[in-house]
Amino acid sequence: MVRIATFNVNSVKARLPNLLAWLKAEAPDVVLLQEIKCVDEAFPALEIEDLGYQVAVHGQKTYNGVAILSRLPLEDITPRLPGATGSEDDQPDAQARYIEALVDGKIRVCCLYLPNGNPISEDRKFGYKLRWMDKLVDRARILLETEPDLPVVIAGDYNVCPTDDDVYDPKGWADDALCRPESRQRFRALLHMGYTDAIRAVTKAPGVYTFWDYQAGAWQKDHGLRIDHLLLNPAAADKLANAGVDRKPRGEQKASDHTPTWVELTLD
DNA sequence: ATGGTCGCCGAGCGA
Repeated sequence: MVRIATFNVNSVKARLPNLLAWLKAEAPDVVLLQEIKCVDEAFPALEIEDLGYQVAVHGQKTYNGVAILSRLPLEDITPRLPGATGSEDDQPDAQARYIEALVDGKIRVCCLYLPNGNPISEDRKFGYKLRWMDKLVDRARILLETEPDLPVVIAGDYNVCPTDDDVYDPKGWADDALCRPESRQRFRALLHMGYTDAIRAVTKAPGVYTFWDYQAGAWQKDHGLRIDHLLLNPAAADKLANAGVDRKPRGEQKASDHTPTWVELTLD
């Protein structure tokens, strides 16, 4: 059994005590982190390695930044979205939002932090998000075509609520970039080409959330959104044993505004 | 309630 979790930590330095406590308590085999908000050199690798994890980081100053933690060997590490360009600031790979790696030679994991996209009136925000999603769809298709028998997990903070069941107030959020049809259409493109939304494969219940804003008592009122997702290619979906959201970290002191989401695959 | 709350870093942006 291999357990893979995704967790937007909203600064790995500010969240280090919470992250270390959660790693000790849950000991997932692989953890995909988003919004580490630091350069590679500032990533607290020693503390995490002490818990038995190997670390692959794609950092950036102040904003964004992603990382993969693994108790199993990592190889084939690619700290960018393959196929995307990044020389200009408006190009999909200009920001540190993607890293992928092969775990123990048997699972490819892709860790992403998709652009938020608000406000939808600004092309440098919403247009950037949609172009970034187009590049992700391209990459997802290439992975299906080139290694269909290798389990692949594409997970992270998608900044997309796939349906109104994933939003506490669908009418209030209808014109937000997280809920717009253009964002949802691109998310569905991933499902239509053969990827499985792991949470939706184990429950059809509405109101499963992974993010609660810091403002206005959103956590206390359960005013949440489901925007952190684990998508499985058919080879991985065949091995799906369970999936869920771990709400406990969101209730701790100094919590991130996101909480971990996980999947278990029956692989040796 | 024309704000609210965090984290970046030391003003205002991003979420």
